[in-house]
Amino acid sequence: MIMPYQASADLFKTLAHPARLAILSILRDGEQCVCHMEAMLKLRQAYISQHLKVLKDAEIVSDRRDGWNMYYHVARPEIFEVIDPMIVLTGQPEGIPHAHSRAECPCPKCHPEDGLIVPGQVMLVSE
Amino acid sequence: MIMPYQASADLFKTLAHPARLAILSILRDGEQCVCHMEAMLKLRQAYISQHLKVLKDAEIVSDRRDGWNMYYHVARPEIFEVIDPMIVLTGQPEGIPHAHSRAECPCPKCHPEDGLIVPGQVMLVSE
DNA sequence: CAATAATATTCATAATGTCGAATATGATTA
DNA sequence: TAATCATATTCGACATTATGAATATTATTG
Repeated sequence: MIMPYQASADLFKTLAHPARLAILSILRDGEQCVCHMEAMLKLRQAYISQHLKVLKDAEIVSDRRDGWNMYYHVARPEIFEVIDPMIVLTGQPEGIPHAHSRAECPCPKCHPEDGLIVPGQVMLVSE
Repeated sequence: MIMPYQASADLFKTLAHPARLAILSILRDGEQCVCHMEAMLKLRQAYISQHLKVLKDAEIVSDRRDGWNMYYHVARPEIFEVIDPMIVLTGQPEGIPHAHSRAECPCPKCHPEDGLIVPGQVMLVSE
């Protein structure tokens, strides 16, 4: 009588952590690398990786390697049909501030070739 | 950066148990007493009470006493806007069987005055 | 008020989740 | 191939949750 709800309960458990909800919020608009999340959330890299593993094991996100960076994206966008009503229910502001500016984020996606030299950045050098 | 999601994460945690999802499913169509849930879910009474307390502390359900029975109902029906998409996402059958028949349920709501004598039943005795 | 019915609470233990620190891995560059 | 960068994994202490058993509580009946 309870068993049919096990899968839902498990997935709810996956969502039951503020860091994981914040990560999913970042991935909502498309894939991002881990260093981007690190800059936006101001959390340690290893900590973010741990939560990404939980999300990946639950098959909510997938990853893709590109050189040094791992890019994560939402594999089941339907998850937002669960998350969004919850955010409404708990009365949080629609646009949760990400406290993010390109200047703070060292990831290549945020620093294409704008002349800013950042560790790890791939640059096009004209002689 | 993570804090704004604390409330949502907490409420997800409340939903992250199959027994609590099963209880909410029973309460979906209106209030029910604890003994009714006991009969439907085939779980120990004390166990159900513990989960009801979690739901009550989260203000998802409320209770009302009527004589010997405590009747619980959903205080925030919006919670189903969170639960339903999750059940769709995890691919469970729409109508989850409750394995319930009036014969099995001793609660007064299931045994109005149909002549069946059940412990605890309130009866109208004509002389 | 004693007995009883329905429900709640407390307690103990096992299981699980959190999170920091340290370390490991894989791709890339020099 | 050694150094480096981005990321992942492992380990351990600690906190929280799950769950059964026992007991307490509250309303009702006689």
